[in-house]
Formats: sequence, structure tokens, C-alpha cells
Amino acid sequence: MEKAADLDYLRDYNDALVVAIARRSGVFDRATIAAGTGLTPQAVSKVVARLLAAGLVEPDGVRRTGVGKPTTVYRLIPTSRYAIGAHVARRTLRLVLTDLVGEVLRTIVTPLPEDFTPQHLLDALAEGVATLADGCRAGRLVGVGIGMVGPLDHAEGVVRDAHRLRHWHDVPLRDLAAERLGMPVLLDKDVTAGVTAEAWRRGTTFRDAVLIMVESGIGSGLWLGGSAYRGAHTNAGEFGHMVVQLDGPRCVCGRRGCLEIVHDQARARGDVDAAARVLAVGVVNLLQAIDVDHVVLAGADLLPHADAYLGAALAAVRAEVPRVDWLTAEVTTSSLGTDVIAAGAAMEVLNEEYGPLTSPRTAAHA
Amino acid sequence: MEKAADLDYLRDYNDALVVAIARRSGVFDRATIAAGTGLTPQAVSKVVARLLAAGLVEPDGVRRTGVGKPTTVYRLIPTSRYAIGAHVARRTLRLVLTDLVGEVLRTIVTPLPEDFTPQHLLDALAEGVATLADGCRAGRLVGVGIGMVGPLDHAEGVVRDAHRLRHWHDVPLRDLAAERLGMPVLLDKDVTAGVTAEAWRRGTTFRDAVLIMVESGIGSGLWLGGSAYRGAHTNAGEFGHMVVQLDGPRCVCGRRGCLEIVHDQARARGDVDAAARVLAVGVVNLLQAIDVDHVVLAGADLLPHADAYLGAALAAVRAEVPRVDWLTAEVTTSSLGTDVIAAGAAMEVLNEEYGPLTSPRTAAHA
DNA sequence: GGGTATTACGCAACAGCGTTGCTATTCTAG
DNA sequence: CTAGAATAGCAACGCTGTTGCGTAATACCC
Repeated sequence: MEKAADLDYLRDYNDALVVAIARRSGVFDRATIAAGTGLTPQAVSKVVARLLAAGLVEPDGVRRTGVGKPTTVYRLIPTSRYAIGAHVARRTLRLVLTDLVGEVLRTIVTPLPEDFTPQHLLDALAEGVATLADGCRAGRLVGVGIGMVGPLDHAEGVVRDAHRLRHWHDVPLRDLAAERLGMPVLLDKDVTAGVTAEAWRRGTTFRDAVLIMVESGIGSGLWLGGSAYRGAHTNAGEFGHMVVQLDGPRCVCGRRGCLEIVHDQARARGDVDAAARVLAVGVVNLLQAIDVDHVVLAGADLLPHADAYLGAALAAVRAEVPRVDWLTAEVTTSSLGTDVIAAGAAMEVLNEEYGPLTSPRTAAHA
Repeated sequence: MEKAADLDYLRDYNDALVVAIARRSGVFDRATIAAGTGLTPQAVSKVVARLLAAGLVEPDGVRRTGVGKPTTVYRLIPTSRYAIGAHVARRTLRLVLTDLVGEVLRTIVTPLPEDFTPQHLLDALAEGVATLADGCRAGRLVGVGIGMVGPLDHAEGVVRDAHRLRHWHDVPLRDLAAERLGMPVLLDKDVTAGVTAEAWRRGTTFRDAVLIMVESGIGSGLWLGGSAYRGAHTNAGEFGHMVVQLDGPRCVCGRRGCLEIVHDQARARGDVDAAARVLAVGVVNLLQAIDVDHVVLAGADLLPHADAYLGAALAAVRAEVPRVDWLTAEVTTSSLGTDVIAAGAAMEVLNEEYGPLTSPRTAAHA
């Protein structure tokens, strides 16, 4: 059953709202927040007082706009909080340290043994996290996010059957890592982490988006209505296994004519442009189905040919989406490059703690 | 900028939560609500007092569970509120009157002239609404919902370019109808209304769902994370215009091999089973992309062959979705038949006023 | 330089939310 | 008939955002 809302939720909701505005605009003042949120200036003062006490914001001088007492300007302190993100790939563990606004401060890439076990990963994770946490002042490190291939269960924090990874069946990785690292841990699909990275950095105007990732498989991370969308079983985003060619070549998943197999065959014969066009068809399919207005391209197998993929996607979106004026979609490559998954895993932690609240949370938090 | 939350929001949130529970279970008691929501019994008493004052619930006797004072049982009064829903199709206007729990009480079907104008529709609407409103006690009729083909703008209440309807470009239908009818009006795509009907009737466990509608075109209504998902431009659900056959036959939309054209060609040659199999491929595609756990089939061109479509979809879901135990999806036909769109339009009105709150609303409401 | 209008800010009192403490009610069990 | 137990509700409380109003700081006018 859903949880009810109380005064703590109310307070946290409004605090998070102000943090979101501060994050987007960098500096802010009382009157602007009041006008934008509908809060009274007095209420904004109370919110700002709480954020000052938490060390998240600080005064940043005054602004003289004309007659009257000058406006006090505040700014978010990016280094007031840190988070660590992990991207677990088939042969490497990529770790990043980010600050509160989603800037990547340090990156560590560690090789993982073939068919690595949970123990292998936990060891590598512990070592890397210790290294990255070294530079953070005590209490400023919020937690660790882990992004990896599914299927997995985000709510339970359990890896169900990570694709092409032996030793990874029903592993409660979130709780194992939380115990080993001694701090909060989140577990999510790589693609969902990736789209969270874009969303956290772009702010609240980035409400409906998809991140397409081509990297040993083709997946998509969904950001719908202002928050990550994972589906009923944390299994949304199996974008590569949508059939685009009835009776086409057999895919590893068992179906025929999946976008992924058609794409991979084009790539295998060296025809990047054809592969990009196939992906572009899938992108337009997704736009038709869920009508997002931001498409972000990413992944180690895509970025080396970013121009080809971006060009094909842009052309397809322009040509094939009914070109009504108000029906626009922006297509870009990720601003974070190969760090996007790890950085997004970190930002899932930040988003959990400081992001806009959706519905009342079950667990209490500071 | 997002709106802040205040005490009114807090109250409405918890009131709506209790209404949702009452709607699902019919009868309820203080202790069960308290346990499920995390509210104290005292807080639940206050909520119930407000709902009693609003006339939404009434005492329904007591339950003796053993020692101690018996529990007071309450029940939702289905007839305490009504809503009217309109399904605007190409040649007909279908109107339904529903009660608070989503039961269809009366249905009126009115023919519409070919290439009907906004004025035609408003006249027919006013007459039908007057007839249906006649049986409702004053103050119990919440409003009117209108479901029709897109593209349209739900937030603005404007019909942009209704497909295959002349005279319907940038028509502010919501405000026109609200003025004419003298009550609140909502405007939404037919498919979104349809899935809202299922969601309202099934309760809060129905969180992630898609309604597939085959009726002069193929569309889908999305219910994601417990609320309707309309996309960035109210254009989500153009399910029929997803390419399933690269270089296939040319579709009216300009692309090649859209699900809709492939499906329609199969139907045109009388091969319902083949058409159903094509649709089933699209259903599995959607499951892969957004991982819903409920699929509802509807539409005037589907329901006469419900068995074929349902069978094909069930077979495809069972055979083609990776059959992990925890990855299940239910496939059914709509329980409302041809009334589903009109009924859903009515339930959008109920959902707006009495459904679970998501984020703080902009406009104040009673 | 001094007065005044203007804008910003915060203390204090307030209404309303869920919470807590406690009492009254109403049942079963003996 | 009494004791025990569970429910219901009144009253006080802490906290939220809100309102009223006094104070501070500036530009502008004379």
C-alpha cells in the first residue's frame, strides 16, 4: 500500500525543489524562488536557512537592482557533497567521483578478470572507492551507485541474471556492497544510470528523454515525466530487442529481425552508415511510441562513429516524424562520453538524496 | 518552474490516498488504513471525517473481531459522484455516465455528420450531456472528459490536427466545451482515456500498463508508474507507426513497414490471424521497450476478433519474452468493450479530482 | 546632507497538518 | 457483575507554510 505524506515529506519536497532550482541556475535569490514555486518569501527564507545549515548553499554577495535594499544572492556549493559511481562492464570496472552538480572529478578504470565473481567485483570496488573517497571531507560522500547490465531488480538491489556474466544469478549486490563499503549503495541498469546522468546535469526542463547505448548490445535508458522509468520489473529499455524486420535474421534472444541483430550484421560487414540508419529507425520508433523530446546517444561501440549515428538519427527524426512545429525532439551525443554510465550511477545517489521528490519514500532519511 | 507543496497539498494527498484504498477494497476500517499508509489511527480519523463531510464515504456497520470495542467499518458511496465521458470518433459521439467507482450507468450514441465542425460537436455534446446530467443530484457531477484522436495538446486542451478530421486545426475544445457546458472539461487522446479507464477500475496495483487500440488506426495508451503517460507533446502512443518491416510497404505516415500498414494489409486480404500476429510482434516490442505488466486490447476493429488477437498476443508474450519467472505480463481484452474510451474520459475527470496526487497542482481545487 | 519612497528581510503570531497523551466507550471473557 | 482489551475521540503539541508588521539598506529627490 502507498505511504502517506507527512510534514517531513512536505519539508523535504520543498527543500529539494529549491536545490533543483539552485542546481540549474547556479545562483539564486529569495524573490525568484518565491515567484517560481508559489512559496511566500518568508517560506523561502526558512528553506534557505535549512540549506545553509546543511552546508549545501552559501551567500554569494548582493545584487543592486535599483532602489531599495539589495537582494541577497545565494549559490549552491558544488563540493558540498560527493558521490561515487561504478560502471560494471564485462571486462572493466570504471569508477568516477562526482560533485553535487554532476561534474566528474576523478576517474579510475580497473580491469576485471574474465567471468569475474561477486567477490572479485566487491574487492575491486572496495579498493577503488577507498581511493576516490580519500579526497572527500568526512560526511560529504553521499554514497555509491552501481550501474551494470540487467536483468536486475532495482527495488531489491539484486542482480537477477546479468547478460553474458556467469556467476551472477540472484546476487544481492546492493546489500553486499553496502556492507562492504559501509555507505549507502544503489544498483541499477547501466542505461538507466546513463540517462540519469544527463537528467541530473541538464536540470528539470529535461523531463522526457531516452538514452540509447550501443555497447555489446543495444539498450535504452528512459527518463519519463521527470524521473527514471524502469518498468514493472526493472526491465524497461531492451531497445535492441524490438523487431524491425519481420522474418529477419535470428537474434540471440530467439526472435527474428531484432534491431540489434540487424544493426550488428551491418556493423560486422563494415557498413557503419547502414547500422546507423537501422538504429535511427529504432529511435524514430521510440519517439512514436513514447514521445520524448530528448534523445541522447552513447556507448563504446557508437561514440567512435558518433557523426554517422548522430547524422542518421537527426535525418530520420527530421524526415520521419510528422513535422508539426510543436513536435520537436533534440538529438545529441552524451556530454560525458564513456563516463556516462559511471557518472550516472553516482548521480542516481545524488538524485535519491537531493533530487526532486516524487512520492513519499518508505525509508526515513536525513 | 515546479510548484511547491503546502499543507493543502499534504491534506489532499492523504485524502486521495484513502479514497484510492476505499475504491479498491470497497469497505475499509481505520486500523487497516493506518497500518497500510503509516498514518496514525488518529490521523485516519481526521481523514475519514473529511470524507464523511464530503459525502464520499459512509459508515457501514461494525465488525466484531473478538475482544474489545468493535471496529467501525466504512464504505465508499459509488453514487456520491458522477462523471460524463465523451468518445469523439469519426462518425459518432459516444457519451457515458459513470459513477465514482467507474461503473458505466448510461450510454448514448449520437451520429456525427461527415466532416463535422467544432460547432456540430459542441451542439451534440451539450444535448447529450444535458440528458445524462438529468439523473444526477446537484453538485454530484464532477465534469466531462473528452477522448478523441490526436494530435492534440492535453495540457492546453487544444486539438492540434485531429487525424482525418477536417475543420479541426488548433481548436481550443476544452475551453469551448467548458464554457458551453458550464462545468470542468478535460481533453485527451482516446487511447490515454482508454488506459485510464482500466487503471481507475483496477486500482493502484495496476501501475504499468498499455492499452492497444485497433480502430481506424492503431494506437496505444500508456499508464506508467501509476499515472497516464502522454509524452513531451501529448503524442505518446503512436504505436501503429513503429516500423516492424524495414523497406516494407509505404504507410500513410510516409515511413515504410509501419506496424499499421502491415497489419492493415493482412486484414484487407482477410487474414485476421496474420494481422493478429503482426500486432503481437508490436506488443512484445513494447514490452521490451517499456516493461509494462498489463496489456489491454481494445478497439472496434479488434474486439470482433478478440480471440484471434488475444491468442496471438498471449502466444507471443509467452514465447518471445525472456521467460524469467519474475518477468510476467498479463494480457487481456478491455472489460468495458466499446465503451472503454468514453468511460475512460469520464474517469480522467474523476482521477483528476479524486485520484492519487502526483505533484502539487497549479490550480486550487475543492 | 537629510528626508522619503522603495525594496528586502526576519521576528512573532497564526491556521492547519499529523502526532502524542490520555480518557471514554463498548465489546468479550470469566 | 467485574476485569481486560480494543476502538474512538478530545486536547495539547511540534512542525509546516502564511500573515502582519517592524527593521534595515538602498536610490532618489530636494
